[in-house]
Amino acid sequence: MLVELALQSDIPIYMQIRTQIIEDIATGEFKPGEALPSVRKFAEDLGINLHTVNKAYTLLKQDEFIQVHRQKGVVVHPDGPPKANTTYLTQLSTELRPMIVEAICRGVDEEGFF
Amino acid sequence: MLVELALQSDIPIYMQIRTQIIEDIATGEFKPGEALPSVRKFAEDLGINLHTVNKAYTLLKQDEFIQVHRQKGVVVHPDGPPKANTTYLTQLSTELRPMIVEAICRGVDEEGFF
Amino acid sequence: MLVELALQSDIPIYMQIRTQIIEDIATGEFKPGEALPSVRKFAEDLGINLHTVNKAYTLLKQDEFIQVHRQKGVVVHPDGPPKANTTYLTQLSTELRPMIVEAICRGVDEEGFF
Amino acid sequence: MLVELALQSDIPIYMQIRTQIIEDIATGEFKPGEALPSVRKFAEDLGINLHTVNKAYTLLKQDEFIQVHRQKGVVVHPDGPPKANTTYLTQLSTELRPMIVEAICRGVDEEGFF
DNA sequence: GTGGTCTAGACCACG
DNA sequence: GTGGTCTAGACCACC
Repeated sequence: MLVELALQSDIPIYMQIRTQIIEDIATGEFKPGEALPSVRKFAEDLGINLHTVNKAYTLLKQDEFIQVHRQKGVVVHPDGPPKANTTYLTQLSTELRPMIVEAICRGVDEEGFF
Repeated sequence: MLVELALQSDIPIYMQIRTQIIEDIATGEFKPGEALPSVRKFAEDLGINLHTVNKAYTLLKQDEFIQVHRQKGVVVHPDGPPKANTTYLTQLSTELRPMIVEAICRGVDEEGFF
Repeated sequence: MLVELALQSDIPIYMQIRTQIIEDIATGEFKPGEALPSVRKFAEDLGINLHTVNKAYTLLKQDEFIQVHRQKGVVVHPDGPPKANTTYLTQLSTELRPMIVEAICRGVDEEGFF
Repeated sequence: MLVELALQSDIPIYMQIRTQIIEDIATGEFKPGEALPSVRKFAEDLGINLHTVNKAYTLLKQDEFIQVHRQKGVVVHPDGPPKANTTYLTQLSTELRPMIVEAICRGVDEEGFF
């Protein structure tokens, strides 16, 4: 289980959790159908509040990265991660654009991005 | 002068201003040394609070995109936009990484980004 | 016997069972007087907890869709499904109303409902 | 302002709020662009917790019934209520079906629905 | 003053 | 024991 929090970051904790779980799914660390910790256990492990974990799980559930079984707990979505749709691509583009513009403006070349 | 605000956006207004001025500098809309509106006038034009413009200018000054002279007002930095340094690159990478990871995870191919 | 469960659904399993048995009665799949599986066997067939089936049967019995005989087991009510009474109609209306309102609000026309 | 809560209902309070605001929008009680009470004031008026109102607003925002301006507060979406899409219609159908089936089974005729 | 976030603690439905 | 919901109280960013 690989989730590390930067409590002092300005990025909300629930968003950090969401991001890292997506990353773990992307890298295959978490397989489709695999169980995730319960909100209570996860919160305890991370030393944070139950509701914060719950919020991250709720977001992941909305985007169909995970499934929440009310009694059995939380699992990585068995169908794998959701595919990009128009809404997502539009939003991604909107978020990415200012960062790309500033980077180009500051002279970051294409290799610098990766 | 090309700055359009989305008041209902989740992105803070001062950040939108900062972003769009950087974009105007990047596209050559604003040339090095060119004067920008005073805080007061800019705020009035946009119909927003003076402090909000001030905050955007402060950020741009910190990053050396602009210079603020007590008498002459605000000008685009005559040396052109600042070059990327390690701090900036680290931060950019930190912000970009989760977005890239999610995009790949959702099956966005490299052409999709641009 | 036609009952399929969506374990990951937000709808409680006992409610899914209740709903599908009512549907089977409505379509004539289950005839009045016909025997239903015992709680124990049904639970085993579905791979779920015995108490869950029991709860569904209890609800169906309360609404007089089925009869539970200590010896003979569970049968579809010989008089056929219960008629709507005021209590039921009131509750139905209460549940239906917000869904209808939202649907109309979103521009669903009458044909869209069926 | 017309929102009445049934605290003893099994329908979550935040859902009741969501439903009634949609109804007020549908009936024209709330016009597009009109301001809604702040989460704090609304919670106080209703005698409930701030977070419960916030949850209702979050849902309405997700479905684009309302817009949330971080500083200026909450307004009815100026473009009017969102149109039904495939996802919504599928979900509506799934929720409606068991209720319709039971109603027909109980002999409710078409006039009885309205 | 506004909404956003986090914490803490409680009760409930479900299985 | 699980997630869902509600309450209470706090701090922060924004304007």
